[in-house]
Amino acid sequence: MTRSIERYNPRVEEPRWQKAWEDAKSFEVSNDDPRERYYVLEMFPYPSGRIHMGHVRNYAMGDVLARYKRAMGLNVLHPMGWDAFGLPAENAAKQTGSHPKTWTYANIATMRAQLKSMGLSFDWSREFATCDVEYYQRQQKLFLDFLKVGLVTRKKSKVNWDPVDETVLANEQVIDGRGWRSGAVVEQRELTQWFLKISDYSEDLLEAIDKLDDWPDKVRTMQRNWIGRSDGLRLLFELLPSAKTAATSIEVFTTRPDTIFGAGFIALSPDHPLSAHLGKADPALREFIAEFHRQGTATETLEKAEKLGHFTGLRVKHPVRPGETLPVYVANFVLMDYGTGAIFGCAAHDQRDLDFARKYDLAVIPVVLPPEASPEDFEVFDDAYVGPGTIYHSDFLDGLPIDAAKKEIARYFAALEVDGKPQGVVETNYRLRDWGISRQRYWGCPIPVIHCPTHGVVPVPDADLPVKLPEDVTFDRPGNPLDYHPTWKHVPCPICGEASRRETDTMDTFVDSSWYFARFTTPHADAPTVPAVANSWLPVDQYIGGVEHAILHLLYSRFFARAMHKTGHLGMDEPFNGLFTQGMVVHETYRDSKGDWLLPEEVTVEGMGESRRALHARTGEPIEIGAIEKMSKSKKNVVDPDEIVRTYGADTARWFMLSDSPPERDVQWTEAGIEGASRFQQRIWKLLQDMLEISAVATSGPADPEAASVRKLVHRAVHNVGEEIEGLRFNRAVAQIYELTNTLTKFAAKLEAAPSAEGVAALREGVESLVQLIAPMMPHLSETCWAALGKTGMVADAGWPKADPGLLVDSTVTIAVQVNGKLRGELVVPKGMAREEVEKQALSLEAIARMLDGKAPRKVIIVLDRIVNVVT
RNA sequence: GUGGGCGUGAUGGAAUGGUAGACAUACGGGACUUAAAAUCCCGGGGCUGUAUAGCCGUGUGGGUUCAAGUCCCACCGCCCGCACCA
Repeated sequence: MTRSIERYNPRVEEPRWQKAWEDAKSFEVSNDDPRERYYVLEMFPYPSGRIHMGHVRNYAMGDVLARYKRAMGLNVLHPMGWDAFGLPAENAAKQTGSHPKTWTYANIATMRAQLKSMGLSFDWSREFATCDVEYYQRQQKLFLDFLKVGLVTRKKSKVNWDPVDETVLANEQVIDGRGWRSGAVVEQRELTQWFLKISDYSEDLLEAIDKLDDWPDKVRTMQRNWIGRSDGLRLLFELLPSAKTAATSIEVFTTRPDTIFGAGFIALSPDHPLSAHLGKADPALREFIAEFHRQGTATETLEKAEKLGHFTGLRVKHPVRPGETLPVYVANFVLMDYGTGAIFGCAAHDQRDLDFARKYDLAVIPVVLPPEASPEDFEVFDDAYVGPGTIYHSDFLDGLPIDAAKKEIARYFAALEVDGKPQGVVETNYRLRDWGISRQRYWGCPIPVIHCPTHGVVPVPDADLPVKLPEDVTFDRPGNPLDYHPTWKHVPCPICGEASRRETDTMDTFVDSSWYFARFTTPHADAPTVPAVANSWLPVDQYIGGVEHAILHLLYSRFFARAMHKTGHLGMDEPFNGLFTQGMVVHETYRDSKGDWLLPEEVTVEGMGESRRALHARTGEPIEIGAIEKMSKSKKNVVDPDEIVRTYGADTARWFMLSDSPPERDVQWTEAGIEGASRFQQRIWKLLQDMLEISAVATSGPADPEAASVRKLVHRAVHNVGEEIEGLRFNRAVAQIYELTNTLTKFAAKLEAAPSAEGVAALREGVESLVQLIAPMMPHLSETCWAALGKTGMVADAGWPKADPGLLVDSTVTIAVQVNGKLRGELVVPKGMAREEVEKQALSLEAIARMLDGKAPRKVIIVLDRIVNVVT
């Protein structure tokens, strides 16, 4: 083309279409729409201040799916909101003096504008923030309903205390002994806390994982491990009488009761009540326990902390070796909060027990004989044997495989009694603990109860909801502003009117995000949900977000669905039918000679491969190119989406985020990548202009044999892109579209030289399909092209193009011809050609005949329409 | 330690057990231009100086198969989760 074509200008087009969609309420959905429903949800963001590239990727994926499903004729719910309570707002208040509410809503306004500039097809009429009174008031209602049915408890417990954030953390929020947000080393404190009884559902949450077919295996495995079921035996060991204690037995939990004949010692946790009791009269033991506590929280540094113990002087009767006794130790490797806080040690078949036994010179008695090993030769040295085998050295268990021995010994101990109780009880233990939700913070949902001196804990009556956060608070001292507010907590008891104290704890913000997906179905209802409506949308068909929520958020949400089911707010147990965890956006890091991090725009990168190097954009100073890491402010390897949208447009950013990398894997942000996406946008625009020009000229002409093959390609692309989007393989959908565009571009060039009416018709059809295929990824460009094609209405309201099944099948196929598995030639034959004919043609290929050299093949393998393999 | 994932051109990555490297990026060559940018065309795993010819090639070593990137076994490396859970 010699004429100049005006470039597509996203800066003008994008805001224009965003306004058009908004005016037409294109993405608002009705709960009364009778069509089939589809619920796409991306994990809602915390309003930290600005959108980052991770958000762009996440929402671009969800938007592709939402727009595609809408085009397929479904009634699609695609909402957006804000996970708006949380500590950063309070930290900002401390640092800048702005009120958390002001800060949060200002951030929301900024980020909403950013999201809107991305052209995402959200139903903004359903937007809410979890810090809206209208939302947390319903959350308080849920809490009260949970309380009524016994899903809420209040108990004194040892809690993880974050000394920097001055609040309690759930076990899930402690990572390597440090607070998940502050990174501070977590301390243990005793506090009375509110708990949600997630452990009521341990087994159910575990079992139901099997049915979550549309979840990544990785996440399912992580949840299974987190719930951590183990089956074993609770076992009583009878203590020999001692002046040291009145206790007559010690209770242990074991998953290996089959190794009981190999028992060599008993070990108590330093936190075990008996340990504390014995410590009173034993200064050395007291010191041992104190030392343990000093190390306690710091153990994360000691990868392989040494097994240490202290002999208590107590002994128990060996339960199956009459006349023998076992020593009782307090040992640093025994956890109080799992099982009973006491174990029996079987050194030969547990590495920890073996390490301990070697250190204190305790008995090592092998009782499991590995297959193939002989009783005379088998010995345990430095490695405990934990594999399969046959029980030996074990009297009546001898000769049994492990599982049978477990059953046998359980039966044996069930029939015996110690302290008037069965000596052994089969028991299942879970690692999953109840969810502590109390937070000593201001910016969260107040727990709606009142503490009356007479009536104790009194729930706030439904009629008195919401319990609103006071706005006149200060952040000039540590601790909970609600607690030192002058008036807020002083209220009369709802029952007797006596002066009482309002609960000043607020809820963990993970509570807020555990049911927002349900609230989106009726965001303005008086009750938390309208069950009939919620049930018509839920479970969410496709949930998309980061894998970092694989345990916490997703497990809590699954629990909440069950709890809401039980309290009549929902009709199902599982909130998310399909889950997709997308990869992160990563970028190179740069640092100067002083070790300071630099922003990508402060750096110029030149050369490639070995010679690739970075220079400071201003000073020319050499810059070290560091690791490719998740974009983070601290390492400055960030790219601001606003900047990208301003420079390249939202469509370009979306397209790039969907290209190249499979969505579940990390994608590396590169300048070249975004440039390439931008060029492609212009290529489509130019192709459209070329097509319009050619079709204006070529209204007649000869028949065009190429037209048919172009049409085939177009219909195949329509079919394939749909399939790839359904499967969330956006990178492959993108590749298909590139391929189609390349074909159409070449065809257009050919037509320009040799116009034909038939060819032009095929080209027009191809371009029109292309415009629709790019709509989910580049919706603004698509609308502009659609209008340029003279179509009425918007692509947003148009259906998905339909592939003609007749054009998806080829009449001829290319068959690969191999000799001994190596490609030697090709054969183009009619589809479905008979084997004999295929064989004949294959063998007569020149290259094949030469390889055979006149000899007959030993065998010829033929896969219909696919491949021929000649075996010599 | 334990559970899971992944190793393919310069790079991101394609490939129902059936023609390895689709598509993109970077690069090289050419066209257009006074020039550059932009755009368009061509090339491209390695080796055999030429390639319409051949050999090698998907982390390493074995195996199954007419046929292996794909399945099986062992090993090496990287990433992620959990971690003294009895």
